[in-house]
Amino acid sequence: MFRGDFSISLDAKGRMAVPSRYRERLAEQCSGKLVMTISLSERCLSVYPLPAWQGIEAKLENLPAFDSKAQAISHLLIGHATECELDSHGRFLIPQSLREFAGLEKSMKMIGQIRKFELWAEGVWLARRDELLGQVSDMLEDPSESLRSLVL
Amino acid sequence: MFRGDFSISLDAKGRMAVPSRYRERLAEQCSGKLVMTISLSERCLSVYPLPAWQGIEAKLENLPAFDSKAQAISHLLIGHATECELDSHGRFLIPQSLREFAGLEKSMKMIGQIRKFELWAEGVWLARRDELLGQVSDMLEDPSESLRSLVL
DNA sequence: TGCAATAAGTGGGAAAAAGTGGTGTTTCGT
DNA sequence: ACGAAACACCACTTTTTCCCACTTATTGCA
Repeated sequence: MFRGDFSISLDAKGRMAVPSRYRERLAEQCSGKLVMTISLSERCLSVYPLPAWQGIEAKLENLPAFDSKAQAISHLLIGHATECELDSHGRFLIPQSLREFAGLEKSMKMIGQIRKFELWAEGVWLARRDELLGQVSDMLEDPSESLRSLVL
Repeated sequence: MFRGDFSISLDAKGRMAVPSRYRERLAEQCSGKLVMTISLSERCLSVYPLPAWQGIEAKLENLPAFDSKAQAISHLLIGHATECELDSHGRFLIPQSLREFAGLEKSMKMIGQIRKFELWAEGVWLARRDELLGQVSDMLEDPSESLRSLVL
């Protein structure tokens, strides 16, 4: 569903425009309703079409109640999940608290990840990408079992 | 039902306004009647729509009478449970003793947790959130059984 | 290759809604 | 009977939302 990276800008009111290639699909799939929450491992936001999010939420609710780590995950994800709707120009508003969490300013990156997409402050993304590239080149020297089957 | 985080302010009289997106739903679901009590694991308050709370109360009453730990939980929850009602502007009053318990001052956070929402002093929440994020990122390296099924 | 037409993206203003604060009255407990 | 807290009401301020207009980018065609 979502692929690739896009340079997106945030306007003074905290709105961003979804790239036009996704608008039609989002309209069909979820009437333009999205859910945005924090990422647990990175300083970025994850955005899901509403139905996809509902699936995740259902799983989170069924995590064992006495597994405190599982509960921490559920608490953080649900506690930051905000529903947003595209406006008539295909834009939506990113709530202030989430903007602050990810350090979002005018120039951002949208990174497609199939079921969801991520929103990063541009500088944060570029730095993180270089870090990942570094890790990966080490790893290719000595690939794990599951990687050996990967033909690129 | 409840999701996401909201910055809420407490006025001089200890009142807070429920975010407008929840007002209509609360009016239908419980005629604006809520029950607020302490959280057992955190320094925050838990707020339930009245019918949801009644379900919990029923379960608490059926806990075995000679299980002293179960009785302690029931004693604490029921002993702090306070019914409140939204006023004409969608606000309600947080009783002083509960405000003190959670250390609530002017700036607070409301954190949605599906069936209930939580009220935190803003600083307490931000600190706690960072703590949880730290715990979680360690855990993602080596996920427990129940977490493996979770694809985010 | 350049021009025109259309679509996408951006910014801003005004109306409406939400949020905040205060005053005076009532209720409750002591 | 008194004081403190709670409640209902009213008025003002801020924020949000909706809509319009302009600029920039893309596409199609000559």
